Amino acid sequence: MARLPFSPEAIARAEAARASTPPAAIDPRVEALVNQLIGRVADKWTMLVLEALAEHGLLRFTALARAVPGVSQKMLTQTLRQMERDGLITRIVHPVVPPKVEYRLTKLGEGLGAAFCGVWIWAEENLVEVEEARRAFDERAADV
Amino acid sequence: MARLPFSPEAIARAEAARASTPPAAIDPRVEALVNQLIGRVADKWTMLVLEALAEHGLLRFTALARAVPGVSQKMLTQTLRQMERDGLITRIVHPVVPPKVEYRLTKLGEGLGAAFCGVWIWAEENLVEVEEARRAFDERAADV
DNA sequence: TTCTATACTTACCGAATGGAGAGTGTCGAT
DNA sequence: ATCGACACTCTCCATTCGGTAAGTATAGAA
Repeated sequence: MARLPFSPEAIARAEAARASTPPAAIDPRVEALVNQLIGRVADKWTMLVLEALAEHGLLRFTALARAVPGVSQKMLTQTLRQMERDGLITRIVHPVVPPKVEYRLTKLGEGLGAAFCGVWIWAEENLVEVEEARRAFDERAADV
Repeated sequence: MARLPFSPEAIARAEAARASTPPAAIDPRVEALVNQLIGRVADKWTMLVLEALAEHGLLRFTALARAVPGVSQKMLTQTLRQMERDGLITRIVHPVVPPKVEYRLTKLGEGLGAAFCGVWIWAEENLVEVEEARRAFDERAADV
């Protein structure tokens, strides 16, 4: 993102984690689980919700719907449930009428946000290069 | 990953990129493009191919198929085409019979691999925590 | 002559994804 | 009495994803 919603502390934590990673521990079962977890977590809406919450701190349902452009109610609910189940966000229900529900990131969610920061930056920095590569590729394909 | 397939140089480059990121440049169109690019790039097979190539350097089609467990020919071809189009990999065709085609990461692809490294490490480090969160969530749900 | 290896491509089909839109329950305001 | 706000939930439908299986082209081996 141009707008970097993750705190310097969160990034520092992520970097510390990276630095302290043990060099070798090749367990295929762990590998499979990690792949699965990444598949779960690296989806469009999850990443956008993550960003919105990292930026605003505390949001209720409709505010979140506005903050995540293009999301449908269905997808937002679904994404929020999954993220809650995975321990990435906390859901705070105020038993009032009309209903009021607030969402915020947990420590775990903040950590993930920081980890994704690198990818976001990569995308931002290499956007043009990727677009050029695509143009070149399509041109080559058109020649044939 | 337990196995970290990305070179220290690539990681260093990614970290340098992060450090030098300008603090504010909020263009919603860029934002949309970045989101789109991430959606394109953060998919299961792309990430597994990225990892396999980072680890082995140079692989031909059937070797890749073996290195990426569970991938079908169709998905592998599709993924490789997309990655080539996006400039993440180079496809080297040797005009011999039987055909011989080799794939390797470009600089761009290496950069993306390094960027994803953080997410991978996060997943590895927080796997247990996520699983606990899920268990707790499901228990709470069962109570109701 | 038939078989094998390689790197695909194409056709088909079921499963999963995800959007649109309507319905739900309750309370306060009009 | 009806309406709107809120946070969903449910149903229907189109699109996409992804697997299986078969086909293609070519040369050397059996």
